[in-house]
Amino acid sequence: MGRSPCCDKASVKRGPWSREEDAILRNFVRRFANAGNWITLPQKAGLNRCGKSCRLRWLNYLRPALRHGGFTDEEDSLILSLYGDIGSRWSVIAAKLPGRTDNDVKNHWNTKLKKRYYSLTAAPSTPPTGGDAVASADSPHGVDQSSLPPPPPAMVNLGAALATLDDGGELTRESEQLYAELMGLIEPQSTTRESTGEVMSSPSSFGTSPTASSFAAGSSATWPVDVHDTILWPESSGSGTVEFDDPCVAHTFGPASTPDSFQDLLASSYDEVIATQELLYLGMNWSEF
DNA sequence: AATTACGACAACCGCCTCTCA
DNA sequence: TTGAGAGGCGGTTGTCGTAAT
Repeated sequence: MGRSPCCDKASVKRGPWSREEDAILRNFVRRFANAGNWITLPQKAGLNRCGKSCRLRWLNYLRPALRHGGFTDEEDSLILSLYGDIGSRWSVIAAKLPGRTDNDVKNHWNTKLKKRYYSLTAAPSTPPTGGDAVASADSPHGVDQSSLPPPPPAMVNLGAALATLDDGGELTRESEQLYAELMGLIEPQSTTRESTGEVMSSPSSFGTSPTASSFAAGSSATWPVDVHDTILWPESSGSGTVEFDDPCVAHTFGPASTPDSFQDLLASSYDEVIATQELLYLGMNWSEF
């Protein structure tokens, strides 16, 4: 009994992704967005990978406008606060942090914040157990508490330790402010792609948050790609960014978009891909914005 | 210089939920 | 209504780089 596996684990490649695989996956998703599914993607793209692995790679690493590492104090506080509120619902927490993935948040928690969290909650000033009254009165942040499991006991005292939020709407305001500040850092750098004259779309085209939550409501048969996709590429001067507004992202699979046509496309443009997108992407100093 | 310990993060695993026929 | 397929999610493991010994 049991469900059938999504792929033949014995025949697909596992482990770290190569730059070539990244380039193939990125270009395939960007060019053939809004149709297809992850399970069939590897076959269509010519990748010897599990569909789930492709999805994870895209969502956690290749997706535009992601930020890796360099968590700010504000982000740390937000994560600690949210963990106190809702526990290890990393996707929900990540949705409050623009550009962060649940995996990133989870890793950051496991490596750094967990110790900090428990050192705070285990501090001598922390009252012993029995903060029930405080906990029961604490449902401030726009989260449907009735649908959530009881918060971890440690959260009862975390609010005082962090002093970042303690009344209704504060968390939302804080996260929105954080996002606005982040976008403010990015927006002044926006420019026009010189070679084509394409006008950059504003980062605000992402909506409220370019995180996994943005895609959650989409059709299950679509790639999780924003139509006005934006990538922040470093320019040779080191200042500003270049937007990659790919008109192909809205293309769908069809007679004219067979795997063969993609392979042809790939073969003809692979050198360019490596020379431009891939190297620039790898060279991006993500901590700058 | 070699070895060990540790931190950071990428990737995998398996279960759950959702969608659709 | 139900079952299969696909996506989503959280926990865990693996790998690599670096600091400490």
